[in-house]
Amino acid sequence: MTSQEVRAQFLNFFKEKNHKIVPSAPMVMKNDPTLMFTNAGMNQFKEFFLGNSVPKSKRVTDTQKCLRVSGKHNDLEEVGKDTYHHTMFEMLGNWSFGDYFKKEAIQWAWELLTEVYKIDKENLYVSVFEGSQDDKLELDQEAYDLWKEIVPEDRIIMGNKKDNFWEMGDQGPCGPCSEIHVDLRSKEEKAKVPGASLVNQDDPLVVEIWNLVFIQYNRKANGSLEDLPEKHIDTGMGFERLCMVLQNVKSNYDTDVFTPLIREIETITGHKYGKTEEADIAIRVVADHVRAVAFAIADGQLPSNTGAGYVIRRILRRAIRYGFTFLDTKQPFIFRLVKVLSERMGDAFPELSKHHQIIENVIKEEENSFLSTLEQGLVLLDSVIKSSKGKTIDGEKAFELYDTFGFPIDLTSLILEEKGYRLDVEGFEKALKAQKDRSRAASEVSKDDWTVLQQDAEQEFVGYDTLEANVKLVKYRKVSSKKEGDQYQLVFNLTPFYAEGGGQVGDKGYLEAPNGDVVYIVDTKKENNEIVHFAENLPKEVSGTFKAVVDQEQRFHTACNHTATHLLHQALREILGSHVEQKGSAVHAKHLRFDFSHFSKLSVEELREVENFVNARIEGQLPLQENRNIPIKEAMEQGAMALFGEKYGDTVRTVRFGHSIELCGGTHVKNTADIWHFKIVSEGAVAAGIRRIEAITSEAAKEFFFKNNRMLFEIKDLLNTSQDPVKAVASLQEENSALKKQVEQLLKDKAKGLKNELIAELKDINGIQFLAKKVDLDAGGIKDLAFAMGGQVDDLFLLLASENDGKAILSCYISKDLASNKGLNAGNIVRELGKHIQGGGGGQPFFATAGGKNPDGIPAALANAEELVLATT
RNA sequence: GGGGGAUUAGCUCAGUUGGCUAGAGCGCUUGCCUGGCAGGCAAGAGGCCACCGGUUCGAAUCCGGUAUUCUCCA
Repeated sequence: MTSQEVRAQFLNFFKEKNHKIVPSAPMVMKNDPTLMFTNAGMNQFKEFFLGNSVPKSKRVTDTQKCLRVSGKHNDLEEVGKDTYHHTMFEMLGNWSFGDYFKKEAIQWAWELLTEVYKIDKENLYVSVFEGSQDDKLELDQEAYDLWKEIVPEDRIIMGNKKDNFWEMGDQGPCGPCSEIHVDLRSKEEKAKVPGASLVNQDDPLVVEIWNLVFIQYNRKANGSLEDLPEKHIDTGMGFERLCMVLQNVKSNYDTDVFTPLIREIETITGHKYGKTEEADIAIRVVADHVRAVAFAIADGQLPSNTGAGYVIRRILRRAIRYGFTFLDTKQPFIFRLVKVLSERMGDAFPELSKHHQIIENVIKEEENSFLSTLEQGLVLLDSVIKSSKGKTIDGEKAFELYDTFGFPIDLTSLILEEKGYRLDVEGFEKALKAQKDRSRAASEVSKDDWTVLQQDAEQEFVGYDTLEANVKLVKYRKVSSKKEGDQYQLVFNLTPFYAEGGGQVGDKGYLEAPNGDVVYIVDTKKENNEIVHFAENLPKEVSGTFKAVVDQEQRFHTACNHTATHLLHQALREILGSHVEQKGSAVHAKHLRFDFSHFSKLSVEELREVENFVNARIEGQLPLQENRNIPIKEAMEQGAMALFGEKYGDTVRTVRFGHSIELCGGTHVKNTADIWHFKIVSEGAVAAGIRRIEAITSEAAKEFFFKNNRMLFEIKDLLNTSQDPVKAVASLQEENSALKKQVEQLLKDKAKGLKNELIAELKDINGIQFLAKKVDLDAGGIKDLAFAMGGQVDDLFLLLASENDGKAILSCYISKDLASNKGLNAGNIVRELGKHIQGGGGGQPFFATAGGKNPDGIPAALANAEELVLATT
């Protein structure tokens, strides 16, 4: 059975049980600040479990792309070492939102596995939650009894809280679960050791394939549990593992999900899979990671140095590192796997084949840059080794290499080992922990429980039509972080505040209580489909009706920028071509940023054309035409642009200005004329094949033009010309450099004259060519002069003084031979003579300078110099 | 969001405790030599040492800030 068939049969099975098939949500989370990536099938349904929204269908089934790089069983550094862990994987699931519960979940799971997939019942084990004293929970008798009807009791295993109690996080919905495990070992081994004893023991051939979660509790902030009003089913079956079972192989990597990738890696690197342990691990790492990274990029997440982008970068770099070390790839090669990947999975996940060119470019670029980081690191490591005293390399040094220069610690340790050195691992771990603690402390957030004032199933957003509304507080909680201090999160029954989303910033504003008290709303964000308002403090009286008022100015400027973003998107597609796709946007009140796919730098003419295109539509006074509730299919037929990596519902909102139609939830101007003007302020690259435009509109554009204009007038004023200031500046620059050369020449001539003059004045004191004199030069000129004379006269002793801005300078030059023969030291001499001018100084034995604030002391210093020379001879 | 680095000639980079008249290699220009494969020799041009401020007699070097960039952590 091919993997495609496995996937299709799963979905079909549940479709026949009245489940609605829904598409996979994007792997990269956009609207949940608590999570960077989709890490389980249930993520996209979280709002239903929390009761924030009501699902359209109570039974749903899907396959979900997931990414896990941390957690108890998913340490990134472990992936590849065994044959069954992955960063990215697909999770097949069926769901009940307050509909069927344990009975159906258990029966259907069994039916699918044994009758559709025809897995031998003899190989299956199931587990049941044994209860937990901590939580005062008993054995999950209900599940046990249900299983007992299907499987012999010796195949039902008791599981502890760690394995059989599932939680979403520290807080929130949770419940006991039943896992289904399959024993893939040979007959002989089964006879030796019973399978039941190997369940959950990390045996690669006795593995969990399906987890049925019975969500029935809510965990509160203080750790206690309460019953949920509605009970839910959440199941997840690892797709890759299921394929392994059904394709009768011993490793996920031997299924047709991975073999095409592995064959391609073999072809490119010349290393055969299955020859050596080291190369095998490396091949698995590369095969797994390229999948994760490619899907993430397809979902719009580029590698970067912060947040989710950094996780992607780390995954990709780990693959590069393994290739570099164990597959001898010193050139980019991972990008070459994208083709195979998109051929294999493009049908199930069309975003992959659609974006394969960009994915290739980005990966290649990232490979190149990391390979040069590695090269640089090798040089640095070499110098660390050379400068180390013993045979142990300091952990802090290694950490510096890692932290500052990005050189991987495992490479450091490997190279050291080869060269017979030892790495101080403890020192490294200590430094790493210190850095982690620092980061964690800086971003620590603690959340109280919600205080619920009234029940309200779904809150309404009224902000498209009004900026003011009378609202009631539904619930609130305190949130503390180091950076923001104490803040309060408020949820209303309805709100005019737009929550951050679709690239647009959240609204600011205030809340007015009946007694006139005002609470400022500093930001608005969406969490699990709930609009959360952030306030610095809590209203004194939380019940009653508040007047919620959005900051009109910020909203207006943001709307101008958002509408301009749509027009810009349209302009780029018209002018550059339809390969242009939005890769990200940030709409603020003061400016907008738009990232899009394009292969080359925009020329000045293209930028001008884009600006003109947008401004023509602003001048065209196009009215906003919105449709708040239109079936997505219909919207697409009208040509609305949807963004990849966004999750859309069945019905969507479309925003139209002229020929620009986009699926968008943001706030817009009523008419493009409101924008006044659109001005691009910068254009540049953010990644291979991705460009970024930053632009301004309305007030910001006015301000921009005003400032520039004023500056131009000031420049004209200064230049005393009303004509072409560019020409004037150019000719000034030309003149300036000519004058500079002239001055330089004159100074040289003057110095030459002065030099000859001074040479004539030299006095022979016991073979020393001596001169102490005040000259009219600055410190640099004196230096030049002294060295010029030194080049011409041997046994020279010069003390030159000058006066500048009321300050005195003394410089002493002594020919090198003279200085060493007679033990003279210019530094000491100027320090001594500096006393006359109330100053100090120093330098080298043959040339030194001192400065002081008393020019009147110069004659005394000059006289003193002669005495000094007489004394030393 | 929190750290750590980097920024010096067209490019790749040296530059020690503040003082070496700011350097090397490659590239460039010019001349000479040369049956060569990165030709050889010689001469030369090319620097606001990222920017702004401070400390100091003196700052590429020390301190603070800004910008750009790399990197690690969350």
